[in-house]
Amino acid sequence: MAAPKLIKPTESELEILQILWEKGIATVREVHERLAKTKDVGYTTTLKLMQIMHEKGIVKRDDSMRTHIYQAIVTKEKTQKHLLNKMIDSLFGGSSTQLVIQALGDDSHKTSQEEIDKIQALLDNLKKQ
Amino acid sequence: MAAPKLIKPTESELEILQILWEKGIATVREVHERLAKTKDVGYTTTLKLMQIMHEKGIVKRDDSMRTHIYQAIVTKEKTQKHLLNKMIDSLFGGSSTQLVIQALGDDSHKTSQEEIDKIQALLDNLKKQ
DNA sequence: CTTGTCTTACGAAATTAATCGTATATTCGA
DNA sequence: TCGAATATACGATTAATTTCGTAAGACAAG
Repeated sequence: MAAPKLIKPTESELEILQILWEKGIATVREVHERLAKTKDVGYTTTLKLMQIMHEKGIVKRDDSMRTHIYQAIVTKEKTQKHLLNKMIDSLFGGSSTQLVIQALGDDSHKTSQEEIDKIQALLDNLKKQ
Repeated sequence: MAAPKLIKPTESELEILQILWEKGIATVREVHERLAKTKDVGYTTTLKLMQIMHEKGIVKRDDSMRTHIYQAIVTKEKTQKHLLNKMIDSLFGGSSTQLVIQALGDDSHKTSQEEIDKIQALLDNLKKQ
């Protein structure tokens, strides 16, 4: 049952959430097929994880049919924000700017021209306050 | 001994690394005193963790004296970059821009005027390439 | 109906992380 | 010198996470 207050998905749970966020709804089988592409894991492992996530209130499910249908309860945005904040506090001394600088200066995820424009627009907006 | 290849500090190890990064070098006692300010934990727990970090090659130590002196091997920047990349890939679909937007738009870590300027300067620089 | 396949449920093993008690050694001050 | 305080080492326990084997029920094809 569900008290989705504190969002602290484990690493494996996060992998499953990814898939659920993308698909919207999915069966265990579908999630597992996807996971199995990049990971060597058994079906019942995926099943168990999703059952645990259900107990924790991270996902909900429609079990009116034999094959249950799962859906994320926590939103991608909330989870991103939550984990980002944790990282800012624990690794960047509370300074989101430091994090931004690291992220922008990173070679392995290069930033395109239009993305830069997008961020600049956002900054201009922040400035106007 | 030490192969500091894959940096994946646990949560507790990260707390200790914070302190080591700040202090440069420190004894177990010093690290523990600091930890104990915000956390209820026993001395030997801190000791054990730092010993494990030593085995893993995350920290080095001078044990020529009775009281060993510890120092981080992995740098703060490398660790930040590594964990940031992991987060970008696992949570932001590989888009550092998405992460930046989330970080800047976050209320709990507000961005000051001069910080905005700093980021804008950085962006201008990126643009020139 | 019977058999093979797919489903969930359940429990427990395996793994990793975190905690601390106790033993032993060293140091320092009374 | 002797005892208290402090240090490391080590092992054991607990807790959280991940893994999977097995059972039992549903379903579909023959």
